[in-house]
Amino acid sequence: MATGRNHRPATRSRGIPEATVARLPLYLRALTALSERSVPTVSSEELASAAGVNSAKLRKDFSYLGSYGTRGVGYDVEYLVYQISRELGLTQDWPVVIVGIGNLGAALANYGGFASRGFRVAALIDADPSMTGKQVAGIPVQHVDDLESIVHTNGVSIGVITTPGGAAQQVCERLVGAGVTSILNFAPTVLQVPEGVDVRKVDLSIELQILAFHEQRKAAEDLSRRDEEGPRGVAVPEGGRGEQGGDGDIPAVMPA
Amino acid sequence: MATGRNHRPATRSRGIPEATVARLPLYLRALTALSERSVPTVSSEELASAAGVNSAKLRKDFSYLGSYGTRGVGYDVEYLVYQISRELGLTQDWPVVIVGIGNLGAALANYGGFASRGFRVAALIDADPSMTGKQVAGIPVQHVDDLESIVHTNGVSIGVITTPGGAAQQVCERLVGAGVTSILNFAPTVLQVPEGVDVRKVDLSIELQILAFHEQRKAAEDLSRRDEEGPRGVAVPEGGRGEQGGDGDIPAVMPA
DNA sequence: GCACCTTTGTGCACGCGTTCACAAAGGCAT
DNA sequence: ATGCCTTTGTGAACGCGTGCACAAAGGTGC
Repeated sequence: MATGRNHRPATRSRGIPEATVARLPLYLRALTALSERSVPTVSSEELASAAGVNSAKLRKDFSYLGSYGTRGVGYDVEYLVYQISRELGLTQDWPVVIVGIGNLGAALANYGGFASRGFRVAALIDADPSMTGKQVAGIPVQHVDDLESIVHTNGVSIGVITTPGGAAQQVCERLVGAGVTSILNFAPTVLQVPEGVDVRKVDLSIELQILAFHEQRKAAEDLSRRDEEGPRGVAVPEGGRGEQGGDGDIPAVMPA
Repeated sequence: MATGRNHRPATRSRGIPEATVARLPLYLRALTALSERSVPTVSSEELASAAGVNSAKLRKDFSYLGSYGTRGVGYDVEYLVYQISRELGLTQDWPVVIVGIGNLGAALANYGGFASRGFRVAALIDADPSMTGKQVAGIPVQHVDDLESIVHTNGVSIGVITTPGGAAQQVCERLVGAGVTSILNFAPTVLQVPEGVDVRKVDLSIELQILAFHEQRKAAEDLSRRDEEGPRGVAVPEGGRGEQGGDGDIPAVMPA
């Protein structure tokens, strides 16, 4: 399948925008669902709706991959699944190690979505000697002393860190030293990594805090709206900190 | 931007950019660490380094909150901790429900970082009757039939969904119907929610796929570079995209 | 073959976020 | 006080991502 294998000067990099890359897995999931229902083709409008994005954005995203659609018809589901999988590098096998087999590490090891698409948990690693040898999700836990040899013999390039925050940086350095160049970090720590190593972080606490911010804003908005409509009303106790009225919210600059 | 610009309280709450809000928890964590070490003040350069961001960005972020720094000195750690906490709404208590007590749900229930900052697991909910009554992380699991009353009696406005993908949308609708307006979704599903409801998603599989993309790109680059220097190997698979600095800083989730 | 209808692919403009660079502001030494 | 040194706060430029709107392209029916 010659997919536009143009050997043009690579100077003008046909690099796919990061934002697009982040959406490709979303499209892929929606397409896989369609594929399982044996839907042959799909329009940008339908697919965009399923993926929760705007159709123009989806078409632009696909345009970075090439012209895989047929005007007047839409996209061939199977073909698109293949193209996106290939672009994301999912046609090959990615051995992954999970370091830190606590509650979260064990949950990830058991997570089905892991193996579903090219990813394979090659090893579980923990620093606790009493964990060594135990089976989690059918995989034996190995001691962190052997981290380097495990990474090396399995050809691991992607590591998942689910250790406590204090251990994360050290584990990260050992992973990188052993040859890992992509890290998915669940520990509440900002990892310092050398050039060329990709880090993505998943932080529960941060997500909740962002939600709390919006939640607070919504509450404040409701209150002030109610206040506008009926300037009367019982003073809401509010734990001592008045946050909503319109005073003391934006610091520094006090509106008259 | 001179002072005396934002005088209109109407849309004032739109003040803080979303990107800034997403970084505030990061700053807060770094500041908390400094606070525990009794560091009195910190410069934008130091704090930025600790949070893994650029110092100019940090200063601009803080400028949205107000002028809390002292020129020539830096920022007062304790004061900044308080201001950011207040801005994020962490000075109040946020009851949270977790729906779907499988491996992941249980891991989250046990996660310490939860309670650390204003968040409290008010209830665990699962659809499996055999789970009902069991204790997870010291909290009894309740049946999903009682979802609405649980949300109502606890005044829950934030829900965490850790169900299988197939159940997520339905659970989401029930949560929203019961009054939840912020949802943290771990299920591999695009949730459809009405206006006014915030959804943030955390998707393991997507994160890994994004890493795989970059990993593949790095591998292709290495190959083509080696190929340039000494074209003696086998044919390069092609697919090596252009250069693009690794960022490793894109948050794991996207705002809804 | 031709006209019509549908849907893609994209040029363009706009807005947000990032980064640079520097003037203003505060502290400190003299 | 005064001048120097440090660091903040922010105007301005830039780049990326998004969404609109439409021409081009392919299929279909007559």
